[in-house]
Amino acid sequence: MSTTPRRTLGTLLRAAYADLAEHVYGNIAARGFPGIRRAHGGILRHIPAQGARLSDLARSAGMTKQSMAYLAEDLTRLGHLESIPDPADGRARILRLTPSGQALLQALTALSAEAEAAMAARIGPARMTALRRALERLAG
Amino acid sequence: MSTTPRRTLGTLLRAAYADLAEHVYGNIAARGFPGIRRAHGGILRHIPAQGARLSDLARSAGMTKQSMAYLAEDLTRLGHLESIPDPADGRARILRLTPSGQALLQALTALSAEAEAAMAARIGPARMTALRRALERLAG
DNA sequence: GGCTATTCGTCAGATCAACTGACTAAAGGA
DNA sequence: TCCTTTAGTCAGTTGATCTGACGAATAGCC
Repeated sequence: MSTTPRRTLGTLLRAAYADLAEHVYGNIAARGFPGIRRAHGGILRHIPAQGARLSDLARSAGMTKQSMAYLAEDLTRLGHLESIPDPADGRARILRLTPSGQALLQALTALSAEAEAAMAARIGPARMTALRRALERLAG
Repeated sequence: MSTTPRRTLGTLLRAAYADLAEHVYGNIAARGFPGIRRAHGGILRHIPAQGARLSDLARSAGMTKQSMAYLAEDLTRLGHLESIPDPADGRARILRLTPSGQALLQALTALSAEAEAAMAARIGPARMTALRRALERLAG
């Protein structure tokens, strides 16, 4: 017996991610940031302190300018991003986190850390460390 | 220095999954199964040999009947699924893999194993085993 | 047997997160 | 100056989900 169903690695990774994301995005509204969806979180982490241009953000997040504009528009409307004209380039706007956006990013990071801690509690810290190490090695 | 950027676990999991899925679904057409997208793969694994009803598949895959119907329709059109009326319940249809669907499932499993092997080669078999163990423990 | 509640699958429509293609305006290089 | 590239926008499409409403069949109860 025990030909453990041998779930594919993809299935396992997906499930773990879904679990984590559920914790983060299922609780972010309750922490004072309504309207934040999964796709928003990813882009916030790509915005450096000095701000960045839409095209650069799109490139660094691996998506099209149009997709980035669509997400950035939400965050701007919610007050977490502001865009100022680039003094050095009349075509470009610089996108930058507002104080509210910084607080949001902090809240997301905290929720993520919580979720990670909950996982560590379930599987034990040693396995958690091994998990993180392996994933970091994979990501290069 | 070296306050390693501390990517969130979510980011790491997502990246690993994307990598894997890219290998599987980026190559499945070349193996003779055109038109297969990510969402299709997931549902194939939920179909038992004797077949199952749409509602049961939806439940086991954690999605609505409507979403399952949408995906199942694609697979039926491509010849990988067939639906026969349930003799025991006039409302229901039984969905079942065709031989082509079984071959598709096999091809997906093979690609997944390949991708996993490629990852193991990158990070070493010990880390790979640790990764799998941790994820399996998480999935329960 | 007959009523009622539940379940099965479908229809219609909405949302979100991406995409491609076509475009204007500005910048930069020869 | 002219040509090419780049920044961002507009319009439209696709994929994968969702909700709500529905007709038909089944199942439970009296």
